[in-house]
Amino acid sequence: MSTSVNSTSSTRDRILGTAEKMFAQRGFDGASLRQLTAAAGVNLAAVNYHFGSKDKLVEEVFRRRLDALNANRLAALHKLAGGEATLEQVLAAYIRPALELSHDGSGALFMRVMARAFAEHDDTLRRFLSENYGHVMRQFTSEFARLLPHLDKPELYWRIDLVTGALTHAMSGFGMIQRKGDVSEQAHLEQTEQHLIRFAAAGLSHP
Amino acid sequence: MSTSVNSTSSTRDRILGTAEKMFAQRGFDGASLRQLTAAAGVNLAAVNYHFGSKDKLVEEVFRRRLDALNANRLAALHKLAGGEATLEQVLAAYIRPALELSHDGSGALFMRVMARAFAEHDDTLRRFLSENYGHVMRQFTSEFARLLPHLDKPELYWRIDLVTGALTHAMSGFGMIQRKGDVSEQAHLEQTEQHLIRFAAAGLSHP
DNA sequence: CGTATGCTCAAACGATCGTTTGAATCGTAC
DNA sequence: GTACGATTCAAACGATCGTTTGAGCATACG
Repeated sequence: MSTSVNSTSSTRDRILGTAEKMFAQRGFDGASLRQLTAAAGVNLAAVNYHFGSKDKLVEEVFRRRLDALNANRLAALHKLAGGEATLEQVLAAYIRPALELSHDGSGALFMRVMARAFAEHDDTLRRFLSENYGHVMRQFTSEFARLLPHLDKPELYWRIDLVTGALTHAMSGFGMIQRKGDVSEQAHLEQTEQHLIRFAAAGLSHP
Repeated sequence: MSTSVNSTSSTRDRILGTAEKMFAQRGFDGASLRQLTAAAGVNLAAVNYHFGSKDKLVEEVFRRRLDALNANRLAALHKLAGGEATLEQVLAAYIRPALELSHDGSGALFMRVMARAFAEHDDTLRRFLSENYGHVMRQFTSEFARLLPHLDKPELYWRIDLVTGALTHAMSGFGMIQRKGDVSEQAHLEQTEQHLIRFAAAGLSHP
């Protein structure tokens, strides 16, 4: 069922999976280690044994997903013809990996966790994200600057910030992204991708 | 100074003002009633005496700001020439009151509180917002539908959702909206308004 | 067989939480 | 001045939090 966790996986992995789910549902403070370990079917002390503290567990939840997500984004960006990629292609390189992640159930929960982290404005977490994944955002930003030469720096940052807000909001949302019964997973994924890319392109490049 | 609260105001008002500030900084769970009442200079029991519970206090923090904000939005919408307003005008009616609110210090903190509430996906709070202020969003949505007849319903909702995310993100953000030293308050307000309106208009109406 | 190592467990630690209580204090009308 | 409702106060309540402890169990290696 949906609330249980595969009992064949390791204690460490069961904690990580359950933590992602409960952080998405109740927030970092709202999800207690007692609820979390009970739902995961492990002992309370196992969190501090395997991760050191609750804060380190939060970091590890992020690291596990973001390592893969940002690697996929960079790979997609570098696969584009250098210096000749279109705005839509660069946006696809940024958006597609996140959509694929939010496509399966557990990944979608992670996008909620990300949205929470954005809203919390927690300095420790922001520094962690900036230090570990800031270079990805920097590469995409320089691509946007190349593709939108009519925008000065403040204007470009403004628009990127607004687009980031829209995407975060959308991918953490309830049902907007959910697929109707009569389209295939693959078709729905591509429809959603086109929605987001066209919206982002319009917001970034309007005169 | 910035952390104190006007000691001439009533106990009830000092609690409300301090609650808004601390909810924005540390979240609803993160801000304890002991920290809150200490910062407000009132007794711990005063919260339960004046508001009944912490949850009721949260509701009151929202109600105080949203009553005024949504009344201003509706007033601005109804002031427009019925059936002939442009997309930019309708967007201004929606965005301008929020910008004016986030313009003074305490109102800006409230926008952070709103962004937190969005991210938390708390059902109780969502129902409260929908029941008390849903009619405002419905009126704006029908105006958008009139102005964007080439969009079917799902497409329109998609775009409104994305715009909402962008605006919430932007108005709760750190410094993007902060004014530079060499422009007047009024000029900065209008510049920011134009940024947001043009972005939203482009995202809503692109082909 | 003995023992070292990695892991799990129940139990407890001190701290902090939202809420309640009952007495003390204030302001006002009689 | 006195009585009374409204408000403030210090103190305590039970619950829950993250973390730590030390014993117990398993598996692998000599």
